[in-house]
Amino acid sequence: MSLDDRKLEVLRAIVEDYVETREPVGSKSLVERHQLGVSPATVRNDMAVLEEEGYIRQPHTSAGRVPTDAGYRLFVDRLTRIKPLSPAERRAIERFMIGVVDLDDVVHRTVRLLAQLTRQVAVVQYPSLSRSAVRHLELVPISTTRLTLVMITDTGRVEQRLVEMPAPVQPDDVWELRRRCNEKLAGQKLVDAPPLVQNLVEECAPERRGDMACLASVLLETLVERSEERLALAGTANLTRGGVLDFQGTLRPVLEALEEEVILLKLIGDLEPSTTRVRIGDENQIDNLPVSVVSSGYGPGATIVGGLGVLGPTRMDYPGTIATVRAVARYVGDLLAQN
Amino acid sequence: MSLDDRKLEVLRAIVEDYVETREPVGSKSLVERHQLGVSPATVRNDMAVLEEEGYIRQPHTSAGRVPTDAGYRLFVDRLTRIKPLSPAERRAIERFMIGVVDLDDVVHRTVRLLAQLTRQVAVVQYPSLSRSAVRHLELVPISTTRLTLVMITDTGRVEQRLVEMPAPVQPDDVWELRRRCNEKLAGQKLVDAPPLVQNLVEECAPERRGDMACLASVLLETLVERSEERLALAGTANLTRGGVLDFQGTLRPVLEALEEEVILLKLIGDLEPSTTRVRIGDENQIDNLPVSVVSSGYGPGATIVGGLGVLGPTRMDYPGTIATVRAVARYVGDLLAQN
DNA sequence: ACTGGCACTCTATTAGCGGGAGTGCCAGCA
DNA sequence: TGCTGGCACTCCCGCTAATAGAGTGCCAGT
Repeated sequence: MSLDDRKLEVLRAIVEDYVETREPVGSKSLVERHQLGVSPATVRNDMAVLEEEGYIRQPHTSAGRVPTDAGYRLFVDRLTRIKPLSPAERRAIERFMIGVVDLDDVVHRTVRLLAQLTRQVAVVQYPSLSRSAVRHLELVPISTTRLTLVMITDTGRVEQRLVEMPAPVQPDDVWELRRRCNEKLAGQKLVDAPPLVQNLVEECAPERRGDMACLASVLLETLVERSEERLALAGTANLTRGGVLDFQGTLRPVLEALEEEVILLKLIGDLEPSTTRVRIGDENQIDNLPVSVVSSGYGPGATIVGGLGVLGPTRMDYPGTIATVRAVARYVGDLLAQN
Repeated sequence: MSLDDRKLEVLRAIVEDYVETREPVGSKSLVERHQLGVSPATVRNDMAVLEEEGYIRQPHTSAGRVPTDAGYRLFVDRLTRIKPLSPAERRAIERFMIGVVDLDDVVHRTVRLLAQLTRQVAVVQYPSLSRSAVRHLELVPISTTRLTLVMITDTGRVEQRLVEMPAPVQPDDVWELRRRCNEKLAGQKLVDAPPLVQNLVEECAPERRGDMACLASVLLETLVERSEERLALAGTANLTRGGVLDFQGTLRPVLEALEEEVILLKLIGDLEPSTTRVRIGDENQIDNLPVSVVSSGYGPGATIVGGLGVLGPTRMDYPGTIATVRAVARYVGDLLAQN
């Protein structure tokens, strides 16, 4: 048996009420709060069907109904009316971003903004190196055998690494290394860079080959290894909203998960082209925590250079959160494009 | 009436037991668990005095005693037996730090290490710019009117800023600016730099004065404004240890405080020369939260370039925490000195 | 100065007992 | 066929009362 329109309407009403009140919702209060045009008894029948189909459940007999993960999923997929941002929220975004000074600042402000608007935990991935391009490489001698390699990308990000040379190098040599690297790599996407670095070593004069190889290995690390690691986090205090109600005994593991960058990246990551994605409960594949993640890619124009998102209880205001995440992602993208 | 030795011993026993059991401690269990050599009744008399003096209190009549902030203070000041690190902890520190790649890495590892060892919330301040020295300045042209200013310090830290020039500049000009800046500032402490930057503008040829003034203003910002801002945080999940027992309803404000860098800096900051400092409860001057902070400065040799510390419930294992914080601070200092 | 004894206080736990919300089912009605 | 009102049933929640237990303060005795 498929679900007719009214049953879907009932599901929507249940989700909305439950999100608002945090309490299992019964048939009577449902018909009172929504114009369903039918009696509680009828709603009860619909509920029985919805329960059978796995969209809602009862915490115990003779309690109201609560949406299941599947219920939220259906709600998000088919029942969400797009909720436009309030003017106040729009203004908040604008105001939050005036006077940004650098990339770090953008990321930090964004994550706070997200946390504040959604009243949830917010995560922002730093613009990923691998999708951006090298703007400039700099080599700074520290001692005769040590250099600092500084890489600046077109997203304004700066990475530095220490390079230990096998033998002392002269300033002129450093100069030459620097020139060659820039010549070869400046303007290149980071994803495309590794083979070029390889070339760099091969094309090098034999007497400099050792130095260059050494530099190249660090360069490769810089390009790839830590490329997607960095994250900013804010709003953990929001986890305690609603007292112990959400996250019964699970606050602990949630906080732990939030400290694991790897896990966070998995949550925010895997971005499809510029859509906002919602993962509900189990879909997140971490420890069956009752959390949902709303995430989106962002970047200048159509390219995606990083992800951002929001994490909260499965019982969250999906329409509002989705709208906010999407708006912020777009805004940050524009900001990066301007820069 | 002053406190004789046995009363102090009783206080120590109370603190130790309470820290361990998290429950108000009574006279009977005290004499059972410690070799005080007197009867419960005697201990009760001592307790009455300690309570009068404000070192302990009763949550309610006919409950055991709990240390007050003053009690912890006395305990820390006079009763703490220095607890050497266990070999296991020592090894943990060593192991945690092998293979560090850069400053970011050091800070992140340190903060995790601290959180793990103390099972508390850990905070590490990035090496402060103002006490370190300029190693190198780099100017990278982005467009004809835009430069990226990159500053590398001797603690390995890199700061970058965008500089908007009033008029287009030629590569040669950039070159010259760069040369002058490095000549003047390389090797200088950041605290000493601002007046030198001033000189730089004054000594400049008139036709370049505008450019240099513009650069100088950004440079000054970089040197001063955000100099002590950055922090790393770890172990927030540890706040939930002991369930709702510590931090009754106060988990929320604690989490909020942890997100305010300003507050954290106040907690960790104000460092005296290389001692480990303990601030208990109210002494922290934030909202009367029942938290204590154990903090220490760190840096290469005797200089302090940053602070680190640990935050936990006032009921914490002070001797252990103090020892750990001190050891980690020293270790990080050595690491920076090597670099 | 310390100790054992004792009465007292207060908390935390348990059990018992409606009240209430909500359900499922059924018979009746359009 | 689909909706409705009625009704008995179930189970949670909150309230009260009773009890056990831990710990204290005080006092008289050594």
